[in-house]
Amino acid sequence: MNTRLADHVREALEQMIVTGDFADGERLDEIRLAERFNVSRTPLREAFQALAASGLVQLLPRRGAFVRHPAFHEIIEMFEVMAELEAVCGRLAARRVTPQTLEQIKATVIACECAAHAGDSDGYYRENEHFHQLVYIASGNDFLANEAQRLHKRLQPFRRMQLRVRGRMIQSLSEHRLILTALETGDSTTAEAGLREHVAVQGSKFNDLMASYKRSNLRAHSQLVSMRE
Amino acid sequence: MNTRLADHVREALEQMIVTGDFADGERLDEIRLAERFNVSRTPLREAFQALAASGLVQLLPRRGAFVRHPAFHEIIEMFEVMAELEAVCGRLAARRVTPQTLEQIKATVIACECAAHAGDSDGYYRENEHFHQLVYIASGNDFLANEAQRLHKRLQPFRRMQLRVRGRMIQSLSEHRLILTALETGDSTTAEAGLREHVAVQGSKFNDLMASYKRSNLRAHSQLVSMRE
DNA sequence: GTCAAACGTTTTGTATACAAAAACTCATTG
DNA sequence: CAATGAGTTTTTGTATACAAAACGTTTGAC
Repeated sequence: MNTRLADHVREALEQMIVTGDFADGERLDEIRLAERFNVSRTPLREAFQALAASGLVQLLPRRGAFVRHPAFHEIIEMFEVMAELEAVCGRLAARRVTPQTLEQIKATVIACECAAHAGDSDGYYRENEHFHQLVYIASGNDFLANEAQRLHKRLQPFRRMQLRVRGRMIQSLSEHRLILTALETGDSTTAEAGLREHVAVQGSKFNDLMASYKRSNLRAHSQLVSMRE
Repeated sequence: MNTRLADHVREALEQMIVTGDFADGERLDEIRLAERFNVSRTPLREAFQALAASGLVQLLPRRGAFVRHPAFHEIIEMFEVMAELEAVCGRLAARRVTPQTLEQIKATVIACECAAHAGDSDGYYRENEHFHQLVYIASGNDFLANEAQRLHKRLQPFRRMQLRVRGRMIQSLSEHRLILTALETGDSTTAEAGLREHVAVQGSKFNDLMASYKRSNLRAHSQLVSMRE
């Protein structure tokens, strides 16, 4: 827990942006937001900078902060990069994973199975997050693990929806098992391909979902938001 | 050219950090730096945040900003990720590169050849940068291109030194030609492997250089700095 | 009616003021 | 002599003040 106002504001704004409280391109009014959060402009501007660094807002000099919802094709591009990053993690992990980490990964797969059986979607989601994070760490490259985690987090709102697609949880689970086996046997090729596909299919599912909502030419996120209920 | 003081300060500090004006772990004194740059603490703190976002300083709450020189093994890890990112760029570029971009890439290879013949190390460096940037763009994935460019920039100070190794320029050049041919013929496998090796060898060269300077157990960057003259 | 220039308003970027947390000093105690 | 703690200093985080840039609006020229 952090005592800095700037961090609280950043988190709150991040949440608001991701959940679609602002339209794409909308300007974030320092003064109004400041009085809304009961803080001065200083921590707000700090939050703006942090959000700009992670790509959620665009900071134009002497103009202000504008929320930047990724366009549909940008999300697809991010999924493509995510697939490649995870593929690399898998390839390296097959060679470098430690017995302890392998045990932990196996535990998350089992936990995923339990959650799937119980129909516990939230539980599955949580264990799935854990599974991927462990694969990043298993790569033995901390820098890579950090980068992967960063992009993973950025794609979170777009990944979340595709898990709700019919049958996706079962399919995802069998992919996890395939990857686990590859890691256990040190089969780097299969681990690489398995993870690339596992993530790429998420991008495809997202693509499919979007395609079925393409009545308007709104940007992807607005569509996502309108889907929430 | 930007009129914001914060940006000038960030650039100046960035330069100072990578050229080794600060020791690893050294605290950046807001007040002293402020009067040194003739600005108030506000733009300085903005600069700190930006530098923290790109990993050059660590920001500890209620403690201050501390410069963070990557340890040797972290640099090796970054080179490993860079190699994989460029490999992906190459694989995608072999399939997606446009005729215009291909022409531009060919032009940089020729310019590199000229510079190498003339013994123009700076010219070679410049055209080499251009070559890689074009490959990123040729991937057809702007997000990937941005990420690659970001890491490329971060590795710049460590890449620069290995180009001075005897014979490296000629070797680098022939690698460029191999990659160019692969892109021209749409050979994604060769383009991928070529770029991975091309970057990995940079990491190895860096590794070699460091190994020969391992008398002390100083962190890598301090060693790099002491090598400058 | 359209364009442009002058004026007033809003908003950003920077400086400064201030409160609270951390660091430091140094005397005191076990 | 080490450890502890009160009191002081330093430093960070936040609020506020202010100058200058961007924006909007009205007025005037064509």
